Amino acid sequence: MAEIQQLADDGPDYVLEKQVGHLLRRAHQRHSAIFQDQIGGSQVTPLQFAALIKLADLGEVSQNQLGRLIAMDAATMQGVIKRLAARGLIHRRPDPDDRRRLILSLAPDGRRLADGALAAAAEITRLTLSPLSADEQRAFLSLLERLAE
Amino acid sequence: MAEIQQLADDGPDYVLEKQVGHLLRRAHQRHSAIFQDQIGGSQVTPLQFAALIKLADLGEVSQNQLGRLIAMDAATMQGVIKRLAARGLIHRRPDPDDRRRLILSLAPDGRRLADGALAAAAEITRLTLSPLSADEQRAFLSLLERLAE
DNA sequence: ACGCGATTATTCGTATGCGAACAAATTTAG
DNA sequence: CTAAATTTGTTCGCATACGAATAATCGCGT
Repeated sequence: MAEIQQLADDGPDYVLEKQVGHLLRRAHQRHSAIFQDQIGGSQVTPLQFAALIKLADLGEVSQNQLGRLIAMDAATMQGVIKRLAARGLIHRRPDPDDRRRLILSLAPDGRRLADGALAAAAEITRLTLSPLSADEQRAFLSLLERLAE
Repeated sequence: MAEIQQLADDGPDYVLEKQVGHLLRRAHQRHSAIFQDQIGGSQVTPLQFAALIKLADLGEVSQNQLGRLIAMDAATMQGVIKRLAARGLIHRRPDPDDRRRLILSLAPDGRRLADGALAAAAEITRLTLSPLSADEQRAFLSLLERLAE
């Protein structure tokens, strides 16, 4: 009896809203929106921010090296670096020891921007994780880290 | 002496690799790569797949309605739908009751493609979550769901 | 020394992703 | 009932993303 009802109107067994891929995309979407809200004014995107922060930490690296460190495709890197250099936030100079490489470094404006954005970073993380309790946040980050290759 | 070393070379207190945003991006990146590996041959992207599956479930919806259901911007929707329609995977017809709306529905080729992709979906999910145990997978999905708005 | 494979950066093409501005149509408020 | 607000779809501009192809260079083995 109940079985017949269920067979007749079961709905799809594949529920998009429960799929990891969809949820990862939405969570990332939500984080980007929060980032935009908090940092948007200073005109820097999440990827550009990552590049600036990493550069501030390392001092000098080649373009591809930096790309690997922030998990960015060489082709994508091209565009990101070009835009940052066009705005005078980073410097590019050829590596004398390896003429294939471009050595990147932070320009003063880039350092200022990175410092400013860094101040907002804690709040961005806080807001992103705010639906979870402190314990849940730790658990989530630990699991997520293992899914991020 | 070791202490002096540590004080002198402390590293940044902001570690990019531990940030939710970065981890979400990398996890999503990894999932996309797995999707590409498993479904790539049938020429459909994660977003296109989501649109097809939702359409298969609902039968007919307007473009913006479908967009809201799969968390896709109206502007982005435009491009996705245009490409699906150009390949003959979906049909578009004006809504007689509301002349602003475009009613979308699955074409036979679209249904075939959706069915094929659906078969691979379980494996994609399995591979994406494979670094975690069954218990961890359940916990992760439950937490992730709450971070996806 | 030389030659061949790997690495680096670039370019092209395609596909999201979204803010902003718009025109047409619909709904709602006064 | 009409003017204002909202909704729908479109277009533009900018910014990821990444596979594939290419040219220049490097490094390693023989």
